[in-house]
Amino acid sequence: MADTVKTMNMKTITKKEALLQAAKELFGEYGFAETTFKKISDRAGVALGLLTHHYGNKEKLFFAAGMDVLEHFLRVLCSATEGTPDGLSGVLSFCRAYLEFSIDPHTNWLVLVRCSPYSDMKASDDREVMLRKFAEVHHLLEQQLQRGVADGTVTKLTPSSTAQVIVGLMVGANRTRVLTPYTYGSSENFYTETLTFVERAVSSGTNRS
Amino acid sequence: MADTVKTMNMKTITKKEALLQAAKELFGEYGFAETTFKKISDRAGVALGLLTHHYGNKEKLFFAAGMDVLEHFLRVLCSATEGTPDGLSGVLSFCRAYLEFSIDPHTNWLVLVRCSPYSDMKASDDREVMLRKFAEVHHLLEQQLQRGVADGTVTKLTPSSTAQVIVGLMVGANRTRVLTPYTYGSSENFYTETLTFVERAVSSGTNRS
Amino acid sequence: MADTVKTMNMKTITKKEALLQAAKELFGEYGFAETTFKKISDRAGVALGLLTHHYGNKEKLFFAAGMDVLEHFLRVLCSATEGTPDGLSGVLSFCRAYLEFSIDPHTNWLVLVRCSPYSDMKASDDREVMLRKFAEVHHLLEQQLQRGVADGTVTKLTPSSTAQVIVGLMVGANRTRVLTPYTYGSSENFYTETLTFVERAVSSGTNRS
Amino acid sequence: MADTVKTMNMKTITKKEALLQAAKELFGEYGFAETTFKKISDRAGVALGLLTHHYGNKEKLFFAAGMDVLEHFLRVLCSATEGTPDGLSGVLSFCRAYLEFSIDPHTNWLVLVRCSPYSDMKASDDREVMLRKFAEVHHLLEQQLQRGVADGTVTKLTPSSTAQVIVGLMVGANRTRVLTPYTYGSSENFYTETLTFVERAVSSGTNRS
DNA sequence: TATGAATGAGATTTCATTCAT
DNA sequence: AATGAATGAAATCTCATTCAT
Repeated sequence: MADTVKTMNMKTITKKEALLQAAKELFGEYGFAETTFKKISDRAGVALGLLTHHYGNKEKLFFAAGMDVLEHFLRVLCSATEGTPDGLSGVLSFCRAYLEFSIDPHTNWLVLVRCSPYSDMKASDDREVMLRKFAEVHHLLEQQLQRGVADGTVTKLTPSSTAQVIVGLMVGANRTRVLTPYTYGSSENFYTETLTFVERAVSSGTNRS
Repeated sequence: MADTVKTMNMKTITKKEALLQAAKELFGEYGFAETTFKKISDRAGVALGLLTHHYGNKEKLFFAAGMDVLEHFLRVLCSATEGTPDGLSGVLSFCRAYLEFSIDPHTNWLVLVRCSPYSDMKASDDREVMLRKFAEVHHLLEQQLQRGVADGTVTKLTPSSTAQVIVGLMVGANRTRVLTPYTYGSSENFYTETLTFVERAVSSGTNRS
Repeated sequence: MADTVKTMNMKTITKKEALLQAAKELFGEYGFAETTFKKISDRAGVALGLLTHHYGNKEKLFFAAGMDVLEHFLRVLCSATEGTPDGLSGVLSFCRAYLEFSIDPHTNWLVLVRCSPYSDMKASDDREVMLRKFAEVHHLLEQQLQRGVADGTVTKLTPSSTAQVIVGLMVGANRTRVLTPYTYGSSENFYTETLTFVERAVSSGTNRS
Repeated sequence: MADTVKTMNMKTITKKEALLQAAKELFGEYGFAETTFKKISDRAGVALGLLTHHYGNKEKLFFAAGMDVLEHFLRVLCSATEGTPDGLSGVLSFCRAYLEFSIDPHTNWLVLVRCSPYSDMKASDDREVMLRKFAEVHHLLEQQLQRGVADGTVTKLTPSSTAQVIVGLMVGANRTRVLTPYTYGSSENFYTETLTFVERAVSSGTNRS
């Protein structure tokens, strides 16, 4: 049976899980190249060799770390859009959940920024898998836009390409927010502003009055 | 007198310039960590030792490459906004120039994506300098928004934070566009869509009718 | 009671035997250094830990694999020389059996080539044991030569050193045959040629006429 | 200009040459797997990194070491057969030179035994090149056999396949001689015996009387 | 007997940087 | 200014062996 280690919260996890956790933190903090086997195994409190034993090599661990966060992310976005009264609020709820997830330090969002197909991923098979998962994010938003167009809360627009623009906006907002030391005003405000911006851009104006 | 090398277009440039050119290409293609001195000097057709001789070390070369592209970028944005009839068209012209610059392969835009303060840059002094240059981009857009609010072509909004949102949108659109193999429709359409989106979000509606 | 595994021929063998079989194949194919515990246990379909459990360590397994083949080899050579009418045919029968054994893929001859004292074996005790077994091969041939000299079918020669030369020839023929991709003519011919060569070199000429 | 080191004989050679020399010695002594970068650079008195700098990687150095010895070997065989009075003495001179080369400690013959295509070489391109060089050895002997058949000093036989058998005999004799600690009689005698064996097998008997 | 997670020493390889020429 | 040999620290990855279950 596998040995276990304790996290800071006294939760008991296997060494394999401890490695993944450490990897998520470090890849997010330092990026792929600057994160070394030594740093990871040290932080996980685990022998160096376990890394390749459990994950094969550094790239695969990187991928596993990214996928773990991405899957969590998708689950959060799904439950955020479920149960919204109409398309427009579905869209806005999606955006709010996106931005909140990205600033929550416990989600290890940063590793996704580093490891996403937008970035340095090499292994094309894994890249493929990750792109498909990312496409689900896109699709989720597209559904809400379609719904909004149908129920009249969203202005007439092409759902698929608008979804792409909005996801682009989220990505950009994030990079601006997460990676920039300078903030022009608080992040609270910045995200509120971003949501307002999206609402102005897609709302049909029906429920403003 | 410095020796010179010939580029593919038969232009004569100094070896120092050849190194910078090769660096821009390679850092853009492979990122900082994957770009080696050997790759750079090989592509430039120049001795390895010249690299440290002219640029000191790898970080400084990375910075020089990024700054070179950023300065070019700023000049292009400036001339794009100059001479526009009103604030709204200034804003849209800015966005159009931004997106066009980013897809032109000759601009080596990618190195900026990699080297920007949004990304892996370490050396804090250089980071400082580059952030200030990036702030000029932001400021340029903010001016156009202010002008638009004043001349009535732009809806009432906070120019500084809206500028930030729009720049975020540009960044995100770019990442989506430049680094993703999948395109949901052509990039032509995607950029047009992005511009429409911005217009919808900031226009006062005055000249829609 | 030991668990068992099934080979491809549906034969039931113990896990210990499965390990030895896999070891013979892999050491023959890849040599000592390139054959890992993992490869062996994978091919045998058996847990990694059983290897040290049953065989102590890698060197000992290597030795066990070599000895297994060598003992089989000796039995085959013995029965090939038994019952031959005279010394010369004993010698030729020995050579024919040697060459046939070496090209039969089921004998795992290759592991002997790799593991023989002609090659990389370290552990001096085992080396000693194996050398003695190899000396029996030599001795077997020497006996046939002596017999041939006595019965007049073999020309006057020193049996011990001629035996050494002939064994050398077998070794060389094998290496040429087994490990070279290029064949100058078929292997059938090459071995026939080798046998003719031996006959020319040792025959007294009595039965040529 | 390249730095130099001094060998034990006070000869001045470049560090690149010193590496090759150390490699020839160590690969011959320990084989490929047991020879480490550290051992090589230590014996050469040179920094570890120079190995990959000059030779790319371990395999390529292995190949370079083997080729160096093989080329020397071919030159020696050529001059041994040149100027022989007839085919039979050409053949015997070839064999004598072969065996002498193989026991001269200064020729680093052993590395050829380890690195030859008879053995563990991986890289198929290099393998190809080396096989072609080995074929030249074969061809040299074949020419002498042909010449012998023509001038009547060699019995009627197929030169190409007999050449292969004789080369096989040389290879086998070598392995027996070089790698076995036990000698059944002195090596002097063994080689003389081997030559007598060859003579008996190919001579037409013309000059025996 | 059987399993496979765990360990860590050691191997190969990379590469920024130095420096003699 | 120009060259590329030289260095060695550090990174990734391998793997025989141990051991708790």
